[in-house]
Amino acid sequence: MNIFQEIQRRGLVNNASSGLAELLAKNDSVAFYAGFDPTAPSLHIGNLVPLMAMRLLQKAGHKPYILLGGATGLVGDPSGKNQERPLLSEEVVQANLLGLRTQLEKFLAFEGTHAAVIVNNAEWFARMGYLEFLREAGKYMNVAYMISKDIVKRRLESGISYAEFSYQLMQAYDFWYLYTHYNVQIQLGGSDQWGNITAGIEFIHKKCGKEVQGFTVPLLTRADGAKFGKSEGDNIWLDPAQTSPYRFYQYLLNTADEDVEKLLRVFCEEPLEKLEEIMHEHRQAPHLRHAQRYLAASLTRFVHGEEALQRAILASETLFRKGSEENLHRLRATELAELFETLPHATAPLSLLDEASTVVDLMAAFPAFFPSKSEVRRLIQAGGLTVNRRPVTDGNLRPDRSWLLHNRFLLVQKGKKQYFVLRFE
RNA sequence: GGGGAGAUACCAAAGCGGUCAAAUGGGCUUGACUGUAAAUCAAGUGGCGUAUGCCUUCACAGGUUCGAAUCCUGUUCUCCCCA
Repeated sequence: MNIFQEIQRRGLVNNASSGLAELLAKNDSVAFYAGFDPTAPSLHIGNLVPLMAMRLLQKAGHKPYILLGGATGLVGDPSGKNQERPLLSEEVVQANLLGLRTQLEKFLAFEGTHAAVIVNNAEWFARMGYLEFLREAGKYMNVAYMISKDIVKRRLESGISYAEFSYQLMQAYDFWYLYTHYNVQIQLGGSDQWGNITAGIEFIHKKCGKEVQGFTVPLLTRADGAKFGKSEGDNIWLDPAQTSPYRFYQYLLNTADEDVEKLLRVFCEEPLEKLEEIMHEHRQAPHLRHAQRYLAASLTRFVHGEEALQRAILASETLFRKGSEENLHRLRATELAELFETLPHATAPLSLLDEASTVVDLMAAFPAFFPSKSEVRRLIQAGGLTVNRRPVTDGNLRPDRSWLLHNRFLLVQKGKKQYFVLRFE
């Protein structure tokens, strides 16, 4: 099986230019690239999809370039947006750039014969004047062609600024720049990048008369219709400060049976036969979630490391498998401290506990977890509030220090899956 | 430039003087069932020490009225048709 078939069979190819398979088949080492715009301080789990494709290509001997959009990030890509986006300030872009760079460095090999290289398109755009851009880039693109792109067409009614309209030309120029300076012959990106990628192919064809290739990875969706990687409207970030490794692990562990095979193929680099075995075992006893556990462990380890994974597993086991009230009281102080670090938590003075006249008041003192007293009361009425594993049935109960585990901790549970640890001191 | 329609809670969408904290659907939260699933069913979904109670909400600012999401005036924004 060649590399193109491999990435195809893993479900990593959504759209590909016609000469891609041949280019990869006939060359031992081709340089390729994907761009990442610094629109957020962290990558999210969805960004991992093109990165997985890049890893596979690199392992097969091809050379990856990562393009950071220090310049394009200042303009804003209209792809996949139905509204003009607000301009990001240079400071924000700079800060984001730094965050992305450190994250990206974890995911590809930067040493060896096919070492990955990071470039920033600010390098060439910053020193280029407007006239030069018009003459060197603008002259080779036809407006009719640019307007006919889906992304642009869709936006013509609702409005698209000249800046965002120009984005595809900038990206096309990037591709050309990497092609002429580093012999980069393939561009890949998310499925919304197809228009920009083909613009680059067209551009290079016109300017150099050469043929280059491109492909897109699919946008992963879930069986329930939601975008993969979104939870309650928020992205699952790779930055542990924004999405804790525990939450990251839990998100993947909760993957629906219908989706898990697809995700295994995308995110786990084991041979496909091995993944087939995992699925086979999973189907024998789906309730054990063998496949989900494998996926969650593999990806959490990949992104956050072995230690963070073990913490996430330990917390998950403690809470969901051995989560009886007795077991909770058997936990040692160090184990509780560990849970505190792993789960969403808050610290408050003991006086808060002493002065709270009801459970409702105490909970409402933590607005990050409980936005209002009404909400707490509602939750209690529905039987959904649990403190230290014991359901709270009366919201007017007065809490006291005897509730604390190891004189410090309170494990609060909202529904079945949402845990918070409160620490009093 | 001319004519018309509209702006209601997270979204869609009823309501057109009191019975409106505002129908209905989706979403979301919780419960039951379960595999920390799916499907299904049930409850909840502005705030408040829980109340035939009070407070803040129906684009914004004023006004009429005992009483306004509903009527009037102005402002802002959106959509449609004609030129």
